[in-house]
Amino acid sequence: MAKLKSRGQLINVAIIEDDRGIRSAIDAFLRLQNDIISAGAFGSVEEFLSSNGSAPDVLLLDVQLPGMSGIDGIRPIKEKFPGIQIMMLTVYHDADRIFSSLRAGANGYVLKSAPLTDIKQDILTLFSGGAPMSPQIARKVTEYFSQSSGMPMPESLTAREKDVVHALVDGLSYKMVSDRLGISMETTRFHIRNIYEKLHVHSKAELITKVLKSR
Amino acid sequence: MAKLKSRGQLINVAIIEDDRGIRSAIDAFLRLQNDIISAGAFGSVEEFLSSNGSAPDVLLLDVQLPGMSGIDGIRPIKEKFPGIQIMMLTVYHDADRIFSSLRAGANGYVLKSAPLTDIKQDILTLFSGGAPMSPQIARKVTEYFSQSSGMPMPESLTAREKDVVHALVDGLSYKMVSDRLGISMETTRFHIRNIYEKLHVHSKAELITKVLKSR
DNA sequence: TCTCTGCCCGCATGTTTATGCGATTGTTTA
DNA sequence: TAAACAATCGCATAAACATGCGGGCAGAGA
Repeated sequence: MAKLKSRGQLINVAIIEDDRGIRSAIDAFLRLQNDIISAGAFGSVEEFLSSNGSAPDVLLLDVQLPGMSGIDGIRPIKEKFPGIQIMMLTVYHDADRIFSSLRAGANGYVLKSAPLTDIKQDILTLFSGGAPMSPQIARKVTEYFSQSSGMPMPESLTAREKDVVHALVDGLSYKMVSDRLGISMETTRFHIRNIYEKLHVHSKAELITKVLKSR
Repeated sequence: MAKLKSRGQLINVAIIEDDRGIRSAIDAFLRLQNDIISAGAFGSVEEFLSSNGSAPDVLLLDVQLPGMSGIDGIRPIKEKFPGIQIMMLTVYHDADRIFSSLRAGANGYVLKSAPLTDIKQDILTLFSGGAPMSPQIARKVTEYFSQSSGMPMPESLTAREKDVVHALVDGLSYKMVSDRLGISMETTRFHIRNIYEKLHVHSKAELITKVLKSR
C-alpha cells in the first residue's frame, strides 16, 4: 500500500486505455486537477511497461486492450512497480473479469460509465488506502461470499447426488463416474442435471471449480 | 434484492444496536429524513425477531450484541424477511468479522465512525442494489482475493500456458479462455495440449482437480 | 389408493472437448 | 546459418458433455 503523501503533494496517475477518445478525455481531466499529476496515457500494457517513465502512484487500467489484456497485465505491472495502486476502469461488470482482476491484484474496479468527478474521488480513495468499487461491482463481490458459503455440500443435494459430485470433483469422466457408482451413463447424466440445477452451474468445470474453491 | 420503490416512496429502515445512545441518535437522525421511515430501533436480534412489525427494507445491524451476535442473526433474519438488505454497522474492521458477515449474507459493512450523512448515503446505495463498504473494509475484501490467488505453478509451463491454466481453473470454457486471453480457440487448444502433456493429465476436469487439490 | 420423492434407464441432438495433422512468425542461441 | 523454443493459427474427426424429451419402479406419507 502506498504511503500517504503529505497534504499538498501530488498523486502521479497513469492510464492505459486503447480507445483514444476516452484516453485523452480522462487524461485531459486529470491534468486539470490540482492534486493529480498525469504520469502518462498509454494505449497498451506493453507500451506502458516499455516506457521509461517514473513509477506512477495510481494506474487506471482498461480491461479490453490490444495485445495483453488489462487483467493479464496486472501481475507484470505490479512486479515492475510494487507500490502501484491499480484501479480497473472498464465497461465489463461480469463476475469473471471482476474476480480475475482482484485475484491478479487489482485494488479497485469501477465502471467507465461513472462521471469523471466520481473517478477522481475514486483515485483519492484508492490512494488513501481504500478500494473503490462501483456499487454493482461491490454487490457482486459481497454476493460472492454469501453464495460460496454453503459448501461443502448443500442440504438440497440427495445422497446419490453427493456421490456423483464427489466423483466429478475427483476429475472423473461421466463413464468413470458410472463405473465407480455402478450405474449407467444415462443415470449419471440424470443426476448431473439435477446437481447443476441445484448448484447453479452449467458445466463440469464450473462445478469442480465451485466446490474446490469453496473449501 | 429489494425492488426499487418508485420515486417518492419511502425506505423502511430498522436498526439493531445495543448501545442506547447510538441507537437513539441514529434512530432520531433517520426520522428526520424525508425518504426514510423508521421501522423501529431494537436492542437485540431476539427483540427484533419477536416484534410484530412489518418487514423493513433495510436493517442496520450491530455486530456486538447481547444474546445472539449480529453476525449470527443474519441468517435467521434473512429467513424471516427474505427481501431485507442488511448493512453491518460496527466498530470492528477485522477480516474475520467482515468475511463471516458477508458469508452469512450481509449486503454491506460500514464503520460506525462514518458520519451520519454517509450512513444515510450508504442506505440509499444499499437499497438501490449496491453494497456499501467503508474504504478500509473494501480494501480488505480486495486483498482477500489477491492473497488467495497464489497458486504454485510448475516451472515447466511457459508464461502463456500459466495464463491458460488460470483461466481453465476458473472454470472457463475454451471459448471463454480465448476471449479472456484475446486469442483464437485454436491457439487455446494448442496451449492446452502442451499443458496436458506437461502436467500428465488427460482432461480439463483432471487439470482443475489436480491444480486445486494441490493448493 | 394416490402423490411425491428418489433412483434407475433410454433416445436424440447440439455443443464442447480432445487429438490427429498441418502451417507461419519471431526470438534466442550455438 | 540452423536449430530450438514460444506463440499464433487452421482443418478434420471422434469422444465427451449438456440438454430436450420420455419411461419405469420402490418407498413413504396422507
